Amino acid sequence: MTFTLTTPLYYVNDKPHLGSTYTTIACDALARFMRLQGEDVIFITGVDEHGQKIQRTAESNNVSPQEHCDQTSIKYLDLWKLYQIRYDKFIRTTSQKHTNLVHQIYERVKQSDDIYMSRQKGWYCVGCEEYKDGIDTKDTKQCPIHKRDLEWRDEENLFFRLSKYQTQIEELVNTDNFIYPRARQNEIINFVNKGLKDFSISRINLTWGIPVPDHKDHTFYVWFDALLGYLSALYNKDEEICINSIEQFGWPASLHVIGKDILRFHAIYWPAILLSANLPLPSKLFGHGFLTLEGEKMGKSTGNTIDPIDLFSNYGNDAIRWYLLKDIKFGSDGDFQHKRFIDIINNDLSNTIGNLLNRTSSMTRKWFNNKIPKEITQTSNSHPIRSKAEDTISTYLEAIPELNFQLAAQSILELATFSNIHLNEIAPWKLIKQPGNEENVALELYSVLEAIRIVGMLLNPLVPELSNRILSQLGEVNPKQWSNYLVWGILKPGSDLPEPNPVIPKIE
RNA sequence: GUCUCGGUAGCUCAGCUGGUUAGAGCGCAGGAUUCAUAACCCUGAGGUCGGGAGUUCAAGUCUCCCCCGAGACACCA
Repeated sequence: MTFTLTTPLYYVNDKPHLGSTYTTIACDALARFMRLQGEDVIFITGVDEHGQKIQRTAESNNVSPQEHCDQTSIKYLDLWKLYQIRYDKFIRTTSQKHTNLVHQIYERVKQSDDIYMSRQKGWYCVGCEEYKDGIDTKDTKQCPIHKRDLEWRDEENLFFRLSKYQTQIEELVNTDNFIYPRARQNEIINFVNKGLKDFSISRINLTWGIPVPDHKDHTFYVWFDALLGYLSALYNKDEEICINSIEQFGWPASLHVIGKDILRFHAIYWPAILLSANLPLPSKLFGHGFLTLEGEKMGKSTGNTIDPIDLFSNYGNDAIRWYLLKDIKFGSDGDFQHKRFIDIINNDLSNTIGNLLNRTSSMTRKWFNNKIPKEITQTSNSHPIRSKAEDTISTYLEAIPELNFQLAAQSILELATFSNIHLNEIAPWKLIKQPGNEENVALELYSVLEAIRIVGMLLNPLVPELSNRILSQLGEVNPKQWSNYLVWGILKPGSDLPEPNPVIPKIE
């Protein structure tokens, strides 16, 4: 059983922004977690490269659409490298295997008798690139957004028989545990209850797209192209493309993580297409929120943007990942604030966690000959830090599969704070001055070091580099899997404890 | 216009089926301490829980009305 999860396929109209980075980091954290839990993970990301907007952007940059896509896709790949995103599959919708797959799905859907030719008529806004509803009754035929005159269009399109799947989709969207967060499920249910209408899956006059095999002047429209990338991503080579084998390659997806704006297409169109093609459905959708910057909507027009590359060069991977995952509830909208960012990193990572490691390691080295002290087993079994650590682990293990990164992060932090408080309370630096306390101090320091080891391990999916640095300062390495390591008492008494260095520097 | 979700300390938010003096983190002020990354720890100030009316012995928590914000209402990658 594989755990297949996807990010959206990002539209390469422009270079990647913080929003896509956020989504991808969250998926990466989940994927890393699942791998550590021993799951067979397929983490899919990629880019959506077709459509008029891209064609037009390419034209205005005086390059071919393909060149534009090549250039922009590389920016995504480079960015994911920077942020150490460990995806397993990266799909480009301009790839040959994707075209092959789209053609095969089209055949299947046609065989289900779900494709027909009809005419799309209506008032069309060139700015929005869409037909506007409810215009007929108005006197002025203008786009409410662009305030421009609408064009009457009457064009031939292929349609997909969505209406046929009304009952099945109704059932699906009412299923518990399919749409997350729950608040968004209602919106989808209401939408479906109003009755599903067939939708068009092809365009004419749009050359930058996948050609429809039996209609030379048609190309596939976005929802019969981009969504199918989740399938084509699974194959390694063009020759492998054969829908019958898709389940061997990891379909169905366990989870699609998407922005809240495209939830409907994933909750309705996508399952319907899969049903029509006789393929299993994904088990879960998660529509996350959007980021604002200093309280304002991000946008090129307002100049209120933040470049993930700049952010990276200023603060590094760990800081950004921690801030996004810990301070913003996944699923809700969030606000990126510089001051808060700096406060959070310094407090959580440098002071609470980093300093805990530093102070404990220093004490231990000083009084125990640069080695992990020995633990006195009978008393350590009931040590308060041990039970706190075990609580932390179980909270964490429940939180991450729910994509509650915030709770997971907080629970780690609580363990670190608990350990800090404990140190202050027992004050080993006083105890050690009185003779006869050595064994007691050894036990206390061992317990705190164990807590730090567990903190370091739990940090791994969220902030992998920091996690590695913490463990290596304990003389440990991150295991490939957690099963035998997420338990108390792994540190070996008598083994060397390296000299501590600040594991994460303070900002400013 | 209809519907959904929010409006709780300076900031970001927790507060389950109504029940003792409304919580956390950050920020701010003071204190204590020296093992440590001027870190850690303790204490404190600060809220008429958007506004109004109602139900109830009792409402941040239920009902109604109003104000503000975000979103959905089909082809918005």
